[in-house]
Amino acid sequence: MTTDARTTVERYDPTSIEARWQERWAAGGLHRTPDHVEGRPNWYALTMFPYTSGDLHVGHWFAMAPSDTLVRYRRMRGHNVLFPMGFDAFGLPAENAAIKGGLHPRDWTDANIERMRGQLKRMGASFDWDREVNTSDPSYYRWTQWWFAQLFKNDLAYRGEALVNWCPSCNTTLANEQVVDGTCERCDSVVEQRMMSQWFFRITNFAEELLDNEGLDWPEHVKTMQRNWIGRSEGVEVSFALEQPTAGGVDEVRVFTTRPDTICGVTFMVLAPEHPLVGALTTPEQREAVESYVANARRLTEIERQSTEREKTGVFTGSYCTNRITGERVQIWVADYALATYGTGAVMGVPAHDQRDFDFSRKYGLDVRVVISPPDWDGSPLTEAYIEPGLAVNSGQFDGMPNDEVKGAVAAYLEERGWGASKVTYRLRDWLISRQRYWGAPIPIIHCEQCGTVVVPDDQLPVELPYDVEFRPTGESPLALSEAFVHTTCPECDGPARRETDTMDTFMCSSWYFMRYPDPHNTSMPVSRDEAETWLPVDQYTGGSEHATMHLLYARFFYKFARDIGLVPGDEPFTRYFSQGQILGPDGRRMSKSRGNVVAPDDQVVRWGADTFRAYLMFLGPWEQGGPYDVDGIVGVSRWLNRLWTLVVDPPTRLEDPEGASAVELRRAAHSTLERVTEDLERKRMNTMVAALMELTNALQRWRDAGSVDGAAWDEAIELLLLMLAPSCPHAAEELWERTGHTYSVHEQTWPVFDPALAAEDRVEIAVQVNGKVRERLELAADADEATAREAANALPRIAELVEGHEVVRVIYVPGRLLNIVVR
RNA sequence: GCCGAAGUGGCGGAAUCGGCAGACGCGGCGGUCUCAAAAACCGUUGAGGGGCAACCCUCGUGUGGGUUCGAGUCCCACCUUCGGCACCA
Repeated sequence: MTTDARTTVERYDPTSIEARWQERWAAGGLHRTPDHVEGRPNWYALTMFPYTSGDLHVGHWFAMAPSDTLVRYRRMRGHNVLFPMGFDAFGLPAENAAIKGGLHPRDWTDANIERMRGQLKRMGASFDWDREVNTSDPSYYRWTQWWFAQLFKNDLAYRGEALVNWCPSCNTTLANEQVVDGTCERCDSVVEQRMMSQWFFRITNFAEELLDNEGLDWPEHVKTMQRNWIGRSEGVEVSFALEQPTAGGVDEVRVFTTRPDTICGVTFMVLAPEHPLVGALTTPEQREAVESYVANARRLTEIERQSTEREKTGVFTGSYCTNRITGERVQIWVADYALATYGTGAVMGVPAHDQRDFDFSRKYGLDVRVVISPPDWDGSPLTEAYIEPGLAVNSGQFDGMPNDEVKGAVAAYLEERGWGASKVTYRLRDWLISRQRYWGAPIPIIHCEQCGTVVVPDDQLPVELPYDVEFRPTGESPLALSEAFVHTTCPECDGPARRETDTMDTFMCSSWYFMRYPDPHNTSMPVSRDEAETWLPVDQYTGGSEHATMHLLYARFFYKFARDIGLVPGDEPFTRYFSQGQILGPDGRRMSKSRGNVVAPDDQVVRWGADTFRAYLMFLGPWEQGGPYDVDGIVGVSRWLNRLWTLVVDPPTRLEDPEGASAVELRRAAHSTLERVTEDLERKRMNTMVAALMELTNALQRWRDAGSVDGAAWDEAIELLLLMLAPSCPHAAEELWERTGHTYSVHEQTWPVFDPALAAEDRVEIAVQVNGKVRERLELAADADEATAREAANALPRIAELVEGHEVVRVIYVPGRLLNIVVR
């Protein structure tokens, strides 16, 4: 051992190494991405941009460090990789900071971006900063407004009514997040639901196409979540005649049902509390009860209302309608388990064949009429709803038919008479994009008394956010208080007009940002067709699983629309998608300041270095799962890089090996590691990739300490190790690459190819089992056949003893794995 | 509640196809070096039991069943935790 000598060897000092290389890479423009490089196919790798909350947290690094590693690997595999970064900069927290801390959202956001950009640079990620986007910059949101205008011109934007959370004391709308247990987080007042006129996008026009995600190389569970979110249902929309037409002349109630086969079993009708007919159908005697019920329902969230555990409640309106098929009179109730946002906002109550309806009928003493017969049913009352298939009964002309056939027959019957029609309904709702807030992109609409609703012409974009605004809560967007902003002239008639004062949902900004990176400085289009063809669609998108439905559906919707207006190629924005897990605090819970379990990434970088921190985040566990961040575990990665460093700067004393065994073993170790690491990178298994590098380091260290190794094999192994290290620990790899006499830069090298012949083991150990229990181990040639294995096993005394006196019924041989002798 | 995912040593995790459970690391224990400590390095470490010992036996992948020569892996039922549920992003 040469421990003493080694203590004098230069120690690994990540801080100085990392700063030096980051400077050199930036100065040389190593990460600038040209549109085309001869012989290198383009690859667009994108990781979700951060919201400008103030500080980069460990979760951001958990997304970006592995992404950067894969990008560097892909470059070494010969691709010209676009790997951009930007900032999702509009949103509620900036406005909250303004109200609470007196900082203007613009200043708060800009300062945060400045800090976060610095933090991102310190992690050594190879972003092309020349393409940075900032969604709150007029040069960006000008195009967000352009998208709105395009959607408007294509009849995909419309105005409609929707409920918002309303705090009567603050006199303002509230985000769901600001409502805590039904009260305002600021003043504790009870939050109301208020109907407001808002802008929507017709994303439901694209429901069918969004549903078709079969061909995407995405995780199956994400595709499943999206399909379930869209929630396609086939059924029938059917009208029930009102006994008394309303004062407004409405004479029917429409319901959507997926079970038209049970229509003869309808014993009541349920309207959602927000259903437009509730007021008109409520009789004077019932008015008080209904109004108080509706007021109460507005305090509940949809999640609470949809709970099947909760006791069903409702109130009779006093009105009746007629089931046209049976001619029967049916009570109309209001109940909060009917949702205004799904179907028609009204449902038919069939207690015999729907559990919710069954529970409801029990509570309020409503009839239960069986119309699908359970097997061997004797006509006795049901104890729960029967939802399985069966034959129709009590259904007049449909009696005796299997219920599946009744569905079609009822639909046809209704259609013939004009009482209803087959219909496909989606759970997906149109996208509400209006926000009564300041810090967002203004909706580019002008309201003119003469011309009505007029979209701002492209050449007048952007509609800029005024800096000088008050945040007095008035119930309108703070923009409404800015006279200079509101008063304008109509682009069509030049008459006086008012600007729309709502801003857009920040999801809009993030629905198209990936189309901007290919052409970030274009002033005449969000992206030119040429640049779109060059880079789109994104080859690999990576982001948190919390975005699996909303953001990814919105982005897909935007892309399909972009295709329809001829902006981009293909049908889908993200060819591949990777859903990374969430990093938790050391206590296994979500990191939050109030829990005091936040780990500051900057502290980790200062203490251990960016390479160590990057590698540790990958080593922690599977990338797609995330998990707790254990502050103590990082020392293992630090020790590893230290040992690796020492291995290179203090190589074996004798680079010769007369017997030659070390050459074979070293090459086998290096090439089998290369095989594993390559495979792991291809499959994004970052944790086992790091483990494989550790194992190779440990093996090399054993050889080094043995004192004498084959020089050529050693050099080859070190070279391979550094090339494999380059994607995950770019600074250390670059430094050691230089120190081993190679030319700049390790990141411009070609990924090595492993030699299967060198990697292969020639002898393997297999398990010898008797009746499935391992009793012995056996070393065999890797290509040994079953007869050889059986013979060798029988020669083992323990095996012979266990088999002795028993009949061998079966022998299973799995080459390279095991031999199982089954005896009786 | 609904949709999706995950449960493996003291801890994070590994185990392409159903084939030796616990790779790699943290922590612990023992040791080297040191006046001492830290750092570094070496050895050891699933639980229980047996043996002077080399070793051997039993149990063990959230719970309960099942399929199979063989189950962490497949099937059925359940429990717990996490993500999302449309104005946090």
